[in-house]
Amino acid sequence: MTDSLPMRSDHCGTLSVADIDRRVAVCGWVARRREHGEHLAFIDLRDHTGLIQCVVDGAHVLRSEFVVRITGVVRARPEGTVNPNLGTGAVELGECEVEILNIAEPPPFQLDERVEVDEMVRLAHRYVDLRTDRMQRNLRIRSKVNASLRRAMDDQGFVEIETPMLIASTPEGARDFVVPSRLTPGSFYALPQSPQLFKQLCMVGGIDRYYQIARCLRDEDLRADRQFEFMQLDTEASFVTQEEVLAFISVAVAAAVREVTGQELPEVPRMTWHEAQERFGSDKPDTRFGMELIELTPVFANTEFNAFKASCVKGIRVPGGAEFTRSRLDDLTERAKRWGAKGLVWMRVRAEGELDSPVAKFLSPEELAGLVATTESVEGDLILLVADERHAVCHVLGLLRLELGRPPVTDGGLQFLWVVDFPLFEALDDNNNPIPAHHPFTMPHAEDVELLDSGDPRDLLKVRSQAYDLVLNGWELGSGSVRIHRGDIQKRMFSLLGIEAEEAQEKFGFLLDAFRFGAPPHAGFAFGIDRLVALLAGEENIREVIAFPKTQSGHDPLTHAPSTIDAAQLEELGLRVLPPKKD
RNA sequence: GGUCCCGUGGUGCAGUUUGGAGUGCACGCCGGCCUGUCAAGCCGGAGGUCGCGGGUUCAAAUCCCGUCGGGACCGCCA
Repeated sequence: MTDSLPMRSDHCGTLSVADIDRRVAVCGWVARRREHGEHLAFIDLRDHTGLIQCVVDGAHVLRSEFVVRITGVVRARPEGTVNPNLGTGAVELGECEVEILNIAEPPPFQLDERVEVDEMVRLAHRYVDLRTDRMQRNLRIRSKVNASLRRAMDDQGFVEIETPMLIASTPEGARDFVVPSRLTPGSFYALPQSPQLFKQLCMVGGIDRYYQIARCLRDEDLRADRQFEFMQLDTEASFVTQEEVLAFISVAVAAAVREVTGQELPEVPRMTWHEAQERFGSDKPDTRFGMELIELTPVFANTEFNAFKASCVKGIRVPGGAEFTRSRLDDLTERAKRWGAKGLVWMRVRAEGELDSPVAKFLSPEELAGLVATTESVEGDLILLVADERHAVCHVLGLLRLELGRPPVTDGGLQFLWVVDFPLFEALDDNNNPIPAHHPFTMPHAEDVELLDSGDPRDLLKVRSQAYDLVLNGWELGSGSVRIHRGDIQKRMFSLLGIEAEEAQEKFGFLLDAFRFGAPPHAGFAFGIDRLVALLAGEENIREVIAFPKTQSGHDPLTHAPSTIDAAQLEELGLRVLPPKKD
């Protein structure tokens, strides 16, 4: 550095005609070089802002991904050489002096976006992968989302509080990650699945409005939308109702959407859990497309067809699906069976409402006509029908609907949805004890409280809770509830769940104790930031918006975690490792 | 725990159905030529345990069995 400029005076992607005649210093990586003999070469220099073409006198010593500092004068490109595909395409850097700050081996894969490189290769060299436009863009979107969420919560009077990462394990919910205690051998901390209990303690502590961008950990199988560790905007507020929670979360989400897209989020529509199940066969409906579940039970109420003598018959209409080949239909039938259906009935709609189906001959003319009328089918459609218990029918058709109709992640815009009035219990176990749909601190709906004492276990399944989910394009972004803040209701709940007082005290004693010392009414919500960012970035997979994610089997190809630890570490922790299982 | 898909020079693919010499394409890499390119161009070159192991066969990238790795989904994720 022999010139008077700083190491870097400008960023590559920001130079424009406004900078013409300025002498600048830019730093970055060699993205591409184009040599034209001994005395002319073009270097595309890249930093996080973009590319700038540098005209240099011979580039034979420069290679891809070398780290260089180039000083030069910004000038307009000669006529006819402007590149409209490049942000800085109207200018270039001339009279260049090149300083090699570091050499680099050829990258293990190509950094341009023309080919989709195998994700293992990318993850094994994530530090190179992060240089791509895609990862730069995604991580910067993520940073903006975090900042806008913080601002939105601060502006609404929320206090950011950090809760511990090393906590007591509770047996409920997901599988815990555990950490052995050195000072208390044989004892373990758990890493938090969420700050749930601590944020409720904050409410007892008079914090009034709490939030945290919190890391949560769950040792469950990974998916496109699930990693072991993930980030949530976690919130809780005192002296509020469900309405106020939906409102302040909507403000935060709208702030993130505005920050990334520049668009104002319209008011988020609502749907009851029951309606979501009936119309979409899911508690997280993807409302970007139709193909809704159609109620057909009345059409087949008096049917002679054995397969339709069920408590529920529903169908979906697949526009244009009459073209499906027999093998495609067989494949769908197989899938439906794997998802729990007894079978799948398909009908191709021909001209004038005639139905082409192996089972058409078992149905009466009235039933066939009713089917066409109710589904509003037209020639060329395919009707898929499932008959079974209501829950199974909705579940299978909901999955079929997604399989056949779900648009690509970048299509259909951002369709947010509040799903409200979740049931308090999702089913009864073998002892007729209800299984909670949410956690056991969820407040039942005020109008349904009397059902808790009816004595009929089936009535329990009708009890709605003050629990609500936020859904975006068919992904569950997050969920929340109004909590039980009174000891007497909480005891009643534990008793319904078949949890003895002693057991409750052992598992949640500190929370129950706290509730004896003046717990305010409170409610909260938490939603997954990885999922929100992925959908805002147009990514199918949250790994694309996480700097250093893990593979589906929980491995990190970069650091090779998880790894063994040496005998001395085990000894110190009082641990012994069993030999691997040989099935 | 289960179902399905994928694995071929550094990268992305084709080749596998119907077995016949590691065959092909594009990018990248190395060398040469080239004074306005921008996915530069032209010429030349190097680079392979066809994931791994076993089987069938005169012969296996190709067929069979097993296994490892990756991915999508069901279960699971209060």
